[in-house]
Amino acid sequence: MTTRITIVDLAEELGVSRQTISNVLNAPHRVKEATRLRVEKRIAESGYRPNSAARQLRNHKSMNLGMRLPRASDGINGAVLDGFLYSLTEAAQAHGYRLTLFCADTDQQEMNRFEELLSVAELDGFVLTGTDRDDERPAWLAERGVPFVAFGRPWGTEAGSAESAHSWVDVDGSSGVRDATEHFIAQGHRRIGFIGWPEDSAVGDDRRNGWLDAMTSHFPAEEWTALSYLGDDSAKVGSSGAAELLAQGVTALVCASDSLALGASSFLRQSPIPGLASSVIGFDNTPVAAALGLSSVSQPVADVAAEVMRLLLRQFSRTAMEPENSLLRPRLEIRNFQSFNR
Amino acid sequence: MTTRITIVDLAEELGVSRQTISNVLNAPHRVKEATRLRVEKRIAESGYRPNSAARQLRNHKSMNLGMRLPRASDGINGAVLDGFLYSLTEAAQAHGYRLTLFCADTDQQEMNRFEELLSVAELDGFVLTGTDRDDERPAWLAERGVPFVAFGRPWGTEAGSAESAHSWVDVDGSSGVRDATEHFIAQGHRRIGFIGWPEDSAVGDDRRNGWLDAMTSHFPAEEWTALSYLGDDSAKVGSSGAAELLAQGVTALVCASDSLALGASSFLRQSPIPGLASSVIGFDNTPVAAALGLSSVSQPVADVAAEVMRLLLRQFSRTAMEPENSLLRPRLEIRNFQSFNR
DNA sequence: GTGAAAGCGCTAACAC
DNA sequence: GTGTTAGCGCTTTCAC
Repeated sequence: MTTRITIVDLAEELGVSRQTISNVLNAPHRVKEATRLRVEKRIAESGYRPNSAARQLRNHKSMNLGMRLPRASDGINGAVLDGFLYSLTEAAQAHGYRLTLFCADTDQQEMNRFEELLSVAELDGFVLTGTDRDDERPAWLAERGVPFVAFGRPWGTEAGSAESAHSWVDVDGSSGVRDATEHFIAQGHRRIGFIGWPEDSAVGDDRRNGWLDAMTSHFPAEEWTALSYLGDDSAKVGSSGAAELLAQGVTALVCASDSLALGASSFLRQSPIPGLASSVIGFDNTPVAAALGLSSVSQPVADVAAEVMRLLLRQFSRTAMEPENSLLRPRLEIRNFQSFNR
Repeated sequence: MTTRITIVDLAEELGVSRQTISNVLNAPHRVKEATRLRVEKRIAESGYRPNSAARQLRNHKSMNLGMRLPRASDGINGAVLDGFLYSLTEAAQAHGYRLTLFCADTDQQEMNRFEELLSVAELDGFVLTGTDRDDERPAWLAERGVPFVAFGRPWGTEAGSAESAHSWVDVDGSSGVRDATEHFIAQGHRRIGFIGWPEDSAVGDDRRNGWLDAMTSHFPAEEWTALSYLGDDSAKVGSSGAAELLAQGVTALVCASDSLALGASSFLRQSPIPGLASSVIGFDNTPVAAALGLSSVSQPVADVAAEVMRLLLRQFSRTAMEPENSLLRPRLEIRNFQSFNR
């Protein structure tokens, strides 16, 4: 590194005081235009950059956002967070913020890290992911007045109260699954099955509701209520589910994840009925789905990230305003399954 | 946030000077033990944390590392970087460092970001990923004396020179593919095919060499030299490759990636020969491989991350020492393909 | 509109 | 061993 250029160097070179330089940077309107232009020109030429540590010491603003990096999951999912992370980094960068990552094994540990990062590094805000029922993190942050936005709805407590009124952005999984189901209905399918997660999963229930909604509004209940298969998020469960539901006569399958869809389509491909394997729609539009030509419900992660950033900036600028929420609609990505196998 | 505790508060409370507190933190040996213990006790009780901005302003050390987040790739891969990122964050955290992410579309842009992050945020070092031939980044950093470690070997320039002698950590892809090939050889296979990437890819060539090595040392060349199929990194290419090589009588396939392996195994599953689909080994041990019960060569990302961190710390502590490198051996993860389809 | 003074929290250098 | 002095680079008063 060459020697550091400071505001003083510029001031001396230009024969003005250092405050003038500072003003050009932070309150341009207070500076006479001629002076301002002269200073700005010199700043650009010299490649001067204000030092963030000095600024932070003065302002208690670090221009730094924090996010816990979830442990790489076993499942195929996590690809969503991948894309989200990239978009979030990009969005933060576009607004002059940096993104600091950290690890934690539990929510409690995450809160410990919050405290540390707040006092040590003075992070300006946090992004929460993987919110679930009885999540203590929103309240922890809210109590301390720390700006944050969650990617994921507050799912309330077991008791059903939704005391945590904070800013969040989420993707409407229910609507995505409904779209997928109705896509099949439009194609003439009647016996459409659903493979999803056990009932204690908030996200899983939400997705399942999309299937319930669509089916309820098109067909009499007795025709389809049994056509649902729940299990953990694995290709194996997808395969088992496909086998069982196929025996019940389903002609199409909507799945709560690409892992499940992968297993299901893999099973169906071996079945004698032609074209059946293409009657599977997954969720999250992961790289596997793309690789296999599997249709999937795609989360608009870039939009989510941009929205998260917007809500954070909102909290930074004003004081004491209402939390705001966004429920973004996913997009159905229909692929031609045939194209893959030559 | 409650009001910030500073070193001055502690000094007043304890009736010592602020410098003594600082010494306890930074040069404990200079402080009388009784004083030290008293100070340490108070620090722990009060939850005091030294402010990093103030430290940074003084020391020009930010305790912050930078890494470019590669855009989520289309392929199934990128899962490796996922695991690496997590492990790196963890390793950095364990040593009191934070990890700052940033985006860039090109290497040139990445260097621009280096410059910015260096002058604005005074990052202490960088982690480079995705190194390839004619990579300008190592030289850029080295010229400026910025500590960095690359995940990925320097592949030299087209001319073949390897002027960039910097610290790096990499996984021996060649050895991984050799192990995979020899695994098949040990099982009695003779006609073992390889599906990989075009010849202009450094990583791809390396992996292909593993297959070449193993085959060369076991079988006469005329038997197998034709059993190689190269194309871009997609399941489709894997499928096409499997078709073509199967026609040439291969009984097992080693692939340069899980994407290729996915396509290959998917094709083979439809072939009449039973068990053939389980004679495929991929590379990177991505979640898809796990989901499908596909064998794969697994990169020891946690070890890589720990090693990267070690080499960075080494550069931080001493001055002007030799670069150091590590070539880590991947591990062959053999799975029972059958188990998946019930 | 511009300049001077003060201080954010911490630590290297030096005195005691 | 411990305290004092000075200053990292910047910005917010407050004079001028």
